[in-house]
Amino acid sequence: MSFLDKLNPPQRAAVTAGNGPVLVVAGPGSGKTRVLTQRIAYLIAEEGVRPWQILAVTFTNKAAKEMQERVKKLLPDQATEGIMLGTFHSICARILRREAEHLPIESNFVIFDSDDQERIVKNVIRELNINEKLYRPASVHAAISRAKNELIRADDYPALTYRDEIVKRVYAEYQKRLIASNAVDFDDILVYTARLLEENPSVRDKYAQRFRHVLVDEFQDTNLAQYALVKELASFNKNVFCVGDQDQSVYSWRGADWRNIERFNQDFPDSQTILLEQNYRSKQNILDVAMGVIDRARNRRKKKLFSDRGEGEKIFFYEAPDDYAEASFVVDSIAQLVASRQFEPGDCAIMYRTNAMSRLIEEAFLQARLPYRLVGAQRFYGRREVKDIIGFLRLIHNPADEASLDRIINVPPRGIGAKTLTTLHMVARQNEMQPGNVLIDLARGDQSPFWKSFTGRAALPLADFGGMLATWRVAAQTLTIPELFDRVVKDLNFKEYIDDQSEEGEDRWENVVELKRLADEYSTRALDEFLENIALISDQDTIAEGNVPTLLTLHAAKGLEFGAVFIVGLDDGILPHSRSFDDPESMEEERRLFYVGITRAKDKLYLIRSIQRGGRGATEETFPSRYLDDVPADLLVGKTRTGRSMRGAPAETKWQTHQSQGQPASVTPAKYRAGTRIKHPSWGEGIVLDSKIQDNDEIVDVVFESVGIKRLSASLANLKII
DNA sequence: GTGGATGCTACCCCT
DNA sequence: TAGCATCCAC
Repeated sequence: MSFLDKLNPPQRAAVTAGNGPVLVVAGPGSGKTRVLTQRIAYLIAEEGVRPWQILAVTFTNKAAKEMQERVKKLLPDQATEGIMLGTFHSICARILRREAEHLPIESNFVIFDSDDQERIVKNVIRELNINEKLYRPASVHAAISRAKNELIRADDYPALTYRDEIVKRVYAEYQKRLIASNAVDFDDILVYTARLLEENPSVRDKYAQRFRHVLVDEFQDTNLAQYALVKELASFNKNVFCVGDQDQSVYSWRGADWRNIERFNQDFPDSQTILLEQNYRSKQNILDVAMGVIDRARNRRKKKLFSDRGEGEKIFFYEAPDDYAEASFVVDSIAQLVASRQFEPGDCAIMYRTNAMSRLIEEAFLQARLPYRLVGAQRFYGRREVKDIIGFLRLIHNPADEASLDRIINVPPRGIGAKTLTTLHMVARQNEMQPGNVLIDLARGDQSPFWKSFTGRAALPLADFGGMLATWRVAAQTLTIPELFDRVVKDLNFKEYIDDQSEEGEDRWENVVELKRLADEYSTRALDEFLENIALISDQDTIAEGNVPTLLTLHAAKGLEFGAVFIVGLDDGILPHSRSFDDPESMEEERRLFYVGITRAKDKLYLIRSIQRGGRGATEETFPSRYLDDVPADLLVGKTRTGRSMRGAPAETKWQTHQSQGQPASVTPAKYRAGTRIKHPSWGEGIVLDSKIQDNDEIVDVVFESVGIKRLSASLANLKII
């Protein structure tokens, strides 16, 4: 096994660990992906394990694909196909379709996304005559989801308060609706599988015996249902190999519980623990900052992060006057990093706490005419026109789908409003039919027994639409997915509907075309596969190829690494987020999130905040993130804050307001004048052409002998006057 | 009963 | 700042 040579001793110990439970505690950049891949290869090559006897849970589908390829590369002469490899959700969905006979749903079930889930909750709340203002659908839905993650059924939901009682009733009805729609939500995918394994010994034994080895990545981010699942799957062979790091646990709001690591130790008392501490990713300065931040976390064993990659540069801190300046600072800095050949554009990443923060940065990139890529599935799949098309396809696939029916029955507007829709649901319920099938039956016109339930004005469009749905369903028997897609778009005159010749209209149509491109890849596959893959797509799965900077949330950055990392929005209220202020546990998680962001950086790290930020409506003053206080000051360079004690009364800001009638206040005096000879670290000598103060920084135009005229930021460019 | 215009309000992170 | 509830004209 030649590939073992390149491993350090604990890595090798993990890869070659014998049978039995293993817990690998893997700090950031410690090579855990490598360990997982090589362990799979090792099991196949050395232990005689067949690929299909291995189950490996990854954090994204993309990671699964990469792992499959890497194993193949390690074992070019062996069969490596058949490893059960994927996210919890995709693996469970596969199991559920196969075992549907044991479930209250059919094997062609659809997956409801968050929108669908909330829509159903809202329908239920309305129909149960519950006060929507008091019991907001989003909050009730969150309570239901929390219960599901803890494997609590509606029947067992503890009704200690009146509010609980309401949630319980909605939960029960919500679940009925899902089943009636032949649908599962994200939580159901895990819960159904966990329960199936717990309650059905023959199914459990089938899988537990098949999987001689179970491997789980990002174990600190598993929830109780996922833990139960792992436990059941490992119940026969007890060969369970979990990799995780509690310092990187950032999904507790989604039900993840790092205490699963403790549960693991209890449930598998003979487990061995292996620590991977050496960091192969980051320069030591970056790790020192990371430790400064994470060491303040409570209830935590201190870990030493060490690297042999050298000390590296100091960490750059910049405090922008406002969020526009923050965005342009990032773009300018990247332009300079690239121009000075320090980094490729693709080495750079910008990370932020909330998705909304990407907007100004995107605008700055657009203004600079520089390309970028944005990580995030919602950006595309959350678009109305995209969801509508998917809704049609889902309804064709499964006419029982209440969420899709409600979504698209009046798209494009065909005169079916709320009232008619309510009547349709009522008629369906009275006749114990699916609304979709009632609709299809109405296509027969007054032959249909349901015809007279509607006024003439409502019945006609219903019949029309029902007819269309019926023909699509017939067509779907023979057409491929792209063909069906085109047919639906054409029958609906969808282009005319969404493309109103405006810029936004063209954008919308472009999104439909993009979705079609995706559908083209499924020309030989089944519709349910297409729908499932779209439903379970993760943010990281959307990372496009290309040598351009990446914009992503701190959460989405988990597991990734970049040469240069810019973390923006380091203000109190953003990171930590204001919604976490009153909960110590959440505050700890915010800290870990910062830690995750820092440890993504290999060589260069920028910590950035903005003194003013456009809130909802007017701009607001901000204070520095409290976590910045934990960054060792001697590791920072750049525009350091004018004092940490200023949190109460920022004198600088007051001073600025006084000056604000005239020119924007300048804090930095101009240092460079036209004609000054300077030296730049990579471009050599040059002469200053012009210089002006902008956003607390000095912008200098310089003509270099080597590269011609360049515009530089004095605070960044490290110019020397000669 | 539907659909467009207007005014309100909430907006974190993700499968 | 955008989605969505509410109001009013057809």
